[in-house]
Amino acid sequence: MAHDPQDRYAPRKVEAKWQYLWDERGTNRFTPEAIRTPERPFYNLMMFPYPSAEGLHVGNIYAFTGADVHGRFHRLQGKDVFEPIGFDAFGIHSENFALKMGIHPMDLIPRNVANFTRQLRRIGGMFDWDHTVDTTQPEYYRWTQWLFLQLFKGKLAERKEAPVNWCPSCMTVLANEQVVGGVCERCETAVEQRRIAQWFFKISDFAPRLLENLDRIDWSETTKKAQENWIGRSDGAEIHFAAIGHEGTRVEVFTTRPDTLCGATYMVLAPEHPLVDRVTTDEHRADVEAYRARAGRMDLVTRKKTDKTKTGVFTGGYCENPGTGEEVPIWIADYVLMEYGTGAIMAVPAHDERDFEFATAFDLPIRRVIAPEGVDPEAPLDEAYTGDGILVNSEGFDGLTMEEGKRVVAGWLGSEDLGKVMVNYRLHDWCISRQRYWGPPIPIVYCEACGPVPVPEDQLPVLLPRVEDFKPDDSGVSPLARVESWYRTPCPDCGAPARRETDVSDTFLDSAWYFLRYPSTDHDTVAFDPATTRTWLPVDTYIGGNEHAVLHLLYARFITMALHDLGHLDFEEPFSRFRAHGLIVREGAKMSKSKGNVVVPDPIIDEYGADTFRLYLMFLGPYEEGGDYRDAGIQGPFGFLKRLWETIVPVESLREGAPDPEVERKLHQTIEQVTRQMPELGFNTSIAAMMEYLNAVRSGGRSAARSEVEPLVPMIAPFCPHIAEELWERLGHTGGIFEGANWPSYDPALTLADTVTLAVQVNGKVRATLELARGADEATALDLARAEANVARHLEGASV
RNA sequence: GCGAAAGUGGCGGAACUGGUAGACGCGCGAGACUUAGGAUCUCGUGGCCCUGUGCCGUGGGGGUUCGAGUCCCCCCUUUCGCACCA
Repeated sequence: MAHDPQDRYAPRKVEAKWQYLWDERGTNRFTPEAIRTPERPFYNLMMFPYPSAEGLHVGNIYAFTGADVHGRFHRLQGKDVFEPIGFDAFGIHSENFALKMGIHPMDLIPRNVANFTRQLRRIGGMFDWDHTVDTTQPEYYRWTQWLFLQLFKGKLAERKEAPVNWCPSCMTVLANEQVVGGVCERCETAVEQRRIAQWFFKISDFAPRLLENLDRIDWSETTKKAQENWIGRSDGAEIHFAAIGHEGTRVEVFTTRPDTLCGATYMVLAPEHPLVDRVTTDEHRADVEAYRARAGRMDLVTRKKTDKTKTGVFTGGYCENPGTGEEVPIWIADYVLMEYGTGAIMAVPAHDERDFEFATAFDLPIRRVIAPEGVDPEAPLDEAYTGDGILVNSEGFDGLTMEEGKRVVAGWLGSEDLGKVMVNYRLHDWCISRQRYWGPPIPIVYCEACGPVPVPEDQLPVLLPRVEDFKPDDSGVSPLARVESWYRTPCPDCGAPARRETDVSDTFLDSAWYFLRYPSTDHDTVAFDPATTRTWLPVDTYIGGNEHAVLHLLYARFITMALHDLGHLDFEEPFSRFRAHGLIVREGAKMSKSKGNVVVPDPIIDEYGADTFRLYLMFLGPYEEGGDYRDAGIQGPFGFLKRLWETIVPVESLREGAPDPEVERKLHQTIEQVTRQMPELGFNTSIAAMMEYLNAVRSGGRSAARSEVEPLVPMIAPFCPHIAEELWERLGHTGGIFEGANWPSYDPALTLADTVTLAVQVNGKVRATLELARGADEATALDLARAEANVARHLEGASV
């Protein structure tokens, strides 16, 4: 192919040119007018990054590129795609790094943000830089504080003292979600138990709706399952056990197995249970106090170790089992947790492994009440029987099946006012207090006379002061508590001297509402403008990592639901569609700094260009499953773009006129396949189809027709926007490929082959193939097949 | 323990409702063009006896079917969530 050798594919040149032009033309930005009046709004959201000092890593780029490809595809189909990006820059991550480097976060974060911005522009994302957020800016966290006040007013925020996870290294309280396998999620230090007064959001009130709504949203199944698990619904009953010798005192237990009521041979209270004092007899008080003290010191983690042998002490007290009328002893043990159910259980050692273990250790009676057909109910058990069976030794309930038993016993308890059907959730309230510096101050003032008083909304933001000594200490309070000039303030209600809340809020609160802010960043008098919000939300597609399946995503749903109930939003689910992308590994191994095997993006973009890098990342494997990054692999996509360029670029040498019929069919098949797969994020297979098509166009060294290659350009554009713009322009189009609906269409009739190939099989083996003209009827086909089969002299089982 | 996903060439991965397994790409082999090339192009590339109209091949074992990577049953392995949650 003769063409100017100077006019080779030069990614750096092409990319610099188009990034400049997009910026110049405002291609990706919505003006304040435009964002009010989109014709076909499409809100394309991706999880905003934490701007680390290291800069963007491949994981970020993979996530953003996939989301960007999705957004650009919809844009080429004529949608008004809003694709914002921002920075989640508050929090322990940033603060710890600032401490390590000895740089104040107020100086460090802007630097990181600038570096991230540069890198994000470089990868060619369709970001609207006029609608960006930085959670550490007062104009953003002002509204985070406003959000707290709305929940406070709605009685969804409360202050209470609670045992919390305390990380002795980060010197702060952690949410349950941030404790992974007993250690701090961030620094992997073992977590301890402490009691501190803190602010909680009542997310557990929303557990039923958070669970039920999952059926109505289009999310990755894995993510929904993770949330379902986390919310943890259990169906059962609450049962009242009257305490012997304490008239009117009853112990309430939650159980999922009311059918085993008559097998409850003892009870166990959590050591912190409020009734422990009352039921404990003088004789046992010393033992009980000693045990409680020990359990109170132990961190929440060790306490939950499954493999730990059971410990506990007898209180001396007894309860009446309402099923049998028998007196059963009350014990305390740390295997019963105060924060789940009622903090008390009826122990059924015959049918619960933990109770069996405890009963065996302390020589408590074990009574079988469920037995499979044909098994002697009195035969001794050597382990808990948790299988199905018939009720036995259960007074009037004998003979019922397990399932009937659950219903009947619960119903009977209800009618006798001894209990009720109950649903329990594992989900705990969300502790949002952090005894740290780098976050939005919680907008509350404590007044001796008025109690906790919310900061009036017109006094927001409560600015985070610049404090040079922002190091956390072991005092259990925030570094802000050392800044008297800041925390001393008059009470907003009575004017008396008062004191600000010195804790800041959890970073997850910042990210629980940022998607509401993006479209409204032009508005500085409201958190989110009602009309704009109605236009753009809920988010059409949200793409992000599954590591946030139960943290961020659940909080964002909760905040949206709460704002809906408080009258601020007219929808209760923020993300109509969520897709989790997969993870990128390198040469089969996880990437980590310590292994020194991280992919550094900048040099790769220098050498091959952002288009090739994007294309390669999307080609690695199914987007929702991730892929294995192999350094040599980038040659494939790079070669493809070079060939694409060389096929098109001397535009004058392209043939005019209709495509070759063979190529035309392949073209329409390719358009069909790619158009079908793109909305489902089938990026790797779409790219493969386009490569296959280009191979067909170039096969035998033939020169391409314009009509053969031109539709390929918009199809490649979501992946490789720069080269696509350049080729589109060279093909004579003005105004940019992303302006207008330039996605190609296909003719289904043209995707079909003229002949159909039939395989003739005899006894499961292919004996012949024959070509049939399209439209030939089945009878003809069968006749032909049988004839072929006969020729092959196999007479049995011939079929098509 | 509970829940979920996945096992296909040397590697990443294709295969829509059951219909010629291995698309696309990497790697590898041969050749061409070159002073040279880790550039470019062409051809080949699951295994086996390499004789064929040949045999075996999608973690293992059964089954349904004219036909199974795909559907059913049992087992094995890996990865990821949750986990003393009553």
